[in-house]
Amino acid sequence: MTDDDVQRPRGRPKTFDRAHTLDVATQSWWRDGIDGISLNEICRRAGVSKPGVYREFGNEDQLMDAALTHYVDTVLASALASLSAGRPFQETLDGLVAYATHADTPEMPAGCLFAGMRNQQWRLGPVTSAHVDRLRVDAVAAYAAWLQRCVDAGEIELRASAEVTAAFVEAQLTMMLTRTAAGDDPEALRDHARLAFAVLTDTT
Amino acid sequence: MTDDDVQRPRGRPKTFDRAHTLDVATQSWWRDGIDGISLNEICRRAGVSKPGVYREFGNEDQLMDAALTHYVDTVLASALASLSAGRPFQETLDGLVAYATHADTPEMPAGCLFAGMRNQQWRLGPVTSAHVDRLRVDAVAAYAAWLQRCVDAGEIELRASAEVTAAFVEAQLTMMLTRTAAGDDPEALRDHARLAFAVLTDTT
DNA sequence: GGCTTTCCATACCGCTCGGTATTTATTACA
DNA sequence: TGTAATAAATACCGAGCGGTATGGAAAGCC
Repeated sequence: MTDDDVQRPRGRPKTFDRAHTLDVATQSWWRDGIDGISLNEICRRAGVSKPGVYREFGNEDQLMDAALTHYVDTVLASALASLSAGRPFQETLDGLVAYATHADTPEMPAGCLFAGMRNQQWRLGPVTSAHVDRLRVDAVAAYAAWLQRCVDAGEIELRASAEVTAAFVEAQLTMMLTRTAAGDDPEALRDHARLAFAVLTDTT
Repeated sequence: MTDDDVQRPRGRPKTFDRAHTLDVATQSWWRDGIDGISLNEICRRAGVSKPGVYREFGNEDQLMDAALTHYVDTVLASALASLSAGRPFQETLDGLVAYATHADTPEMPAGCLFAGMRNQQWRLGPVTSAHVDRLRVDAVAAYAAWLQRCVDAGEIELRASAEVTAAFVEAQLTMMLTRTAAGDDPEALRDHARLAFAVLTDTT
């Protein structure tokens, strides 16, 4: 039973490469920033026509939302999954810092698409903006749960509530991602991380 | 001896209000962000014609540079001057945090024009971009000198060099200014500041 | 071969952008 | 009363934007 057995729909078969277009959009917005790449430029890079994109995704807002979903599925989810892997606190934290300061490579741009959207949220359409809000809430909740688990395990002590500390961690990591994307020296940013997170690792 | 005594130049007397235009430009870019306000919109708000602005300032880059200079003269210089006022460390730090989290008022927008330019430096023209570079170097040097004076006075201990710590302080304050401008809760940001700067105030 | 259905891309829409050519208004000087 | 000089605003330029109207291409069905 091959694909040829399925009954083909009535009209002209579609040739639009949705996956490739989504990949180009995600990479472009990730690497060059939300405000650095127009929809026209994405069409040019993906080698597709603009009406094709509108037929497939609806409008720019919905394409951006789809790109964010794609980014979460392929990149962010695994980074956040490390929070519930149950590894030692310092090891998990080091992993987060390493991710937040990773250098630019052809396959993996520096920075983070989600952080970039968060920094320019007022530019986003309503669909993507709501998506970003949801993701941020989820991320902070995941940080808070992780911190609380480490407290319960006696690994760390907190000087503020888990919620406030989680928001602090999120702010620090977002800042590092933003600066990494802007071209700052990753090693210097790791120095900053050491200072910022000393408040978590140093017991009084 | 009044102004009427000075010999007037040959042609039509100028009526362009440079000070007012500069003020409108500074406030607009400060409040609405570098990428939120076009030169066209500034002309509209200031009630001046576009060729008038070009005659007076040259181009958008030079107008932005003039606006940054205006901002430094009227706002930033006094904030940085507190670093060399010789007051107690904690008092000076609290002042910096208070400035970095000040609420939005009609006279004083939240955030900081300089921080906004720093976050979008790739959008700036060459003149303004170079200006931003100079200001950042100066600011970090001022922070480093302040920290070193406090170390010498026995007020604080550092876990990294004065230069690294100064860059860390600058990064934290810039992040707070950015978030304040984005509408984050100032009280929550002050909580973050307490955590971030604990590394300075808590002796081991 | 028509006919419908679906997808395709070219070419266009109205708008805003940074920047400027052009014409008119206002002055000093001869 | 010209004439040169300076500054004013209107109206325009080319380019890029997000978004779409339109007509043709490729399929199944009769």
